[in-house]
Amino acid sequence: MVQIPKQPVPPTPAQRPVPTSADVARLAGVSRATVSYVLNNTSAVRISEPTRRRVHEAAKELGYVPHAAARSLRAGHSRMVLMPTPSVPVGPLYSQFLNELQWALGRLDYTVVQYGSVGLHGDEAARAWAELRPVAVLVPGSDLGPQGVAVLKRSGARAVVTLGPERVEGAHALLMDHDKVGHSAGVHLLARGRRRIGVVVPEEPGLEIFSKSRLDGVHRSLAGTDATATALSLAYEEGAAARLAARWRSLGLDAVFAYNDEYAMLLMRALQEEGVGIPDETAVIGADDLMLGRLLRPRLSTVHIELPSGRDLAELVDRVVREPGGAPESHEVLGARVVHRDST
Amino acid sequence: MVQIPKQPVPPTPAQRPVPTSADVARLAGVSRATVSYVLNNTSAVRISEPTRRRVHEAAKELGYVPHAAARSLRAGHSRMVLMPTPSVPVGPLYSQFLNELQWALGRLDYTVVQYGSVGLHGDEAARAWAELRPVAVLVPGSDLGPQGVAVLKRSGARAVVTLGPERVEGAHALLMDHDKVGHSAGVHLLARGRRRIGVVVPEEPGLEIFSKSRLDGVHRSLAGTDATATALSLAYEEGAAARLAARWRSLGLDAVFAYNDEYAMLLMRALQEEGVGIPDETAVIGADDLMLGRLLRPRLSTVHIELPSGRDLAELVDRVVREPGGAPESHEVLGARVVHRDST
DNA sequence: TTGAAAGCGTTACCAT
DNA sequence: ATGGTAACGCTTTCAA
Repeated sequence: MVQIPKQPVPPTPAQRPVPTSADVARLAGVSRATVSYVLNNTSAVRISEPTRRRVHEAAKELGYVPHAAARSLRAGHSRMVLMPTPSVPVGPLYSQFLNELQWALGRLDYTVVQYGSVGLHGDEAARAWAELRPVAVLVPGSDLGPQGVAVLKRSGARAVVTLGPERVEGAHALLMDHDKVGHSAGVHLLARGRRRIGVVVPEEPGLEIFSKSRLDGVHRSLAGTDATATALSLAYEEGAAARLAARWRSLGLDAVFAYNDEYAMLLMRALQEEGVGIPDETAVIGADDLMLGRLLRPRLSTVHIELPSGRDLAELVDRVVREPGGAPESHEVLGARVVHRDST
Repeated sequence: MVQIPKQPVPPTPAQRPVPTSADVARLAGVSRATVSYVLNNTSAVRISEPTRRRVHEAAKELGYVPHAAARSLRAGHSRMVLMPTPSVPVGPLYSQFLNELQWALGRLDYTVVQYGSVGLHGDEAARAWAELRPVAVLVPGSDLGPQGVAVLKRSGARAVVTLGPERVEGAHALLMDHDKVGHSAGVHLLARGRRRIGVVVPEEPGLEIFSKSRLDGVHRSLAGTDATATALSLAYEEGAAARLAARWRSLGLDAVFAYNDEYAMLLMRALQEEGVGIPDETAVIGADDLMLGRLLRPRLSTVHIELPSGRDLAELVDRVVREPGGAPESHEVLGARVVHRDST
């Protein structure tokens, strides 16, 4: 005979509700306040040792973990530093910078959160970030306007720092203008006697912010000379490079700044396949100073890029958070210098 | 005469308190409930059009942004998917996978948050994650034990998914065992008639998880044959590669699996410099199937790695969140196949 | 159609 | 030394 239980077993094993500090208090036989005192080691109040132990044991037994949202709601502030995930896959340089930054902010007792804002743009994204009430926001790229900054500040962000090509009204700025990269490359190529300079512009979406500036930098370095710069659209793909190389001689260029070392490697290989002499016939220079450039033959000249140390940025953030009154600062933090090897 | 204001001006421009829904209600001349109804488009209640407009205008004027923590505190749950930031700088493959995943979860209306847990390890880190009360946690690597899983689940996480080499009790697992990568390489080299196989093991910290498995995979592929595998410790640096190459012939190897394409490029260049013939004298195979392998000469054989699509993982997460009862699933999701080019 | 009030988990103030 | 209580900002049920 089939037994029908009076209280049918719930389909899922009735996942217990998440334990709260009240549960801990109940189990330890004390008040919620005492629990809070004990678990936060509040020095203003002295709790007897036996009580402390009972509380700790109860907490452990229940697997109690405090609720961050409730805590910061009560506290009126948090130590969350929000960093929107950059939409573009970034290279090893920038990754390392971000890692260092996270580490440094962690040392200063901030919690770093990378927020993946998919599909949101500009001020809409800023609103989404503001909902989290971060104490500071670090925005890579150029996807934040003055409106967005205002929204963030009004919702309690004490530091808003942009990492990008240009200042944004109201925000602190770490200016990383890639113009300098192109400029360095252009100056170098000029000094090597080159006059007809190609500039690779990646077709991959998302890279425009960088490629545009790098191209502009080359143009700037050529101003007042008889040299010319020619933009060369190129997809990161062997076939595209081969096609570009095939019409290379018809372009009449004697040098090329290849956006970065990876595109340089791609193009250089295609040019060599085509029999174009490097550096005699065409000089090639990359950027980012990746390991691979040293391993190519001829060794690849490149523009070495210096990013600020993560520690410095962390200190800036911390300072601004503690002293939010000051006027927004702008720092030029991108250094570029040519590493001359054999390809130019 | 100097006027002393009765109410001295505060030093900092008195950053106004963050506007709350109560402020909006006051300005619009309605109750907080009405504000909530209007701003959330609650369909159960009908609010007159003029009121709606007043509320919207008030909200806009104040720059009101709802407080996510307060909201989810009240709601008792959030749609936050937490992903601890991998401690190791990951390559382009994994980055793309993560991007895709973020996008797909975003489509399903989850908020993806990458949490930088610096210095925290194991169950301690799990506690920190649990404080955020995420609805799901995706943990890359192998830094989570059964205890940690239990903590997360007890604090409300409905899905805990590990992305790593082995299962963890209680959690769903996307098994990505790099053993297969080494195995594929070993099988390939064997088939090419090689018997004395070197295996590069990067000295860089954090890569052990992968390098160990890849080495094990080679060993496994060689079991029952007369071939041998020799681990070769190597730092990602030209000098180290040169030193290894200098003693290459004394090692008596006829093939090398170089951990990945980048180490392969480094070593291959050093070997070529030393006059070691590739592939005749020594076959070289990398892994990850990066673009650079195609551009090397000889073209680099490699192990192409297939990761799961971000969409698939997102769907798994969503399914588990909605139906948390089920037993933890394990999926082998790492595919490895050799791409044979000219270096082997 | 709108408003009052309770409650989410915490902590700080004020009594006891 | 310990406990009651209010308040953080928001949503939702119930009542008017």
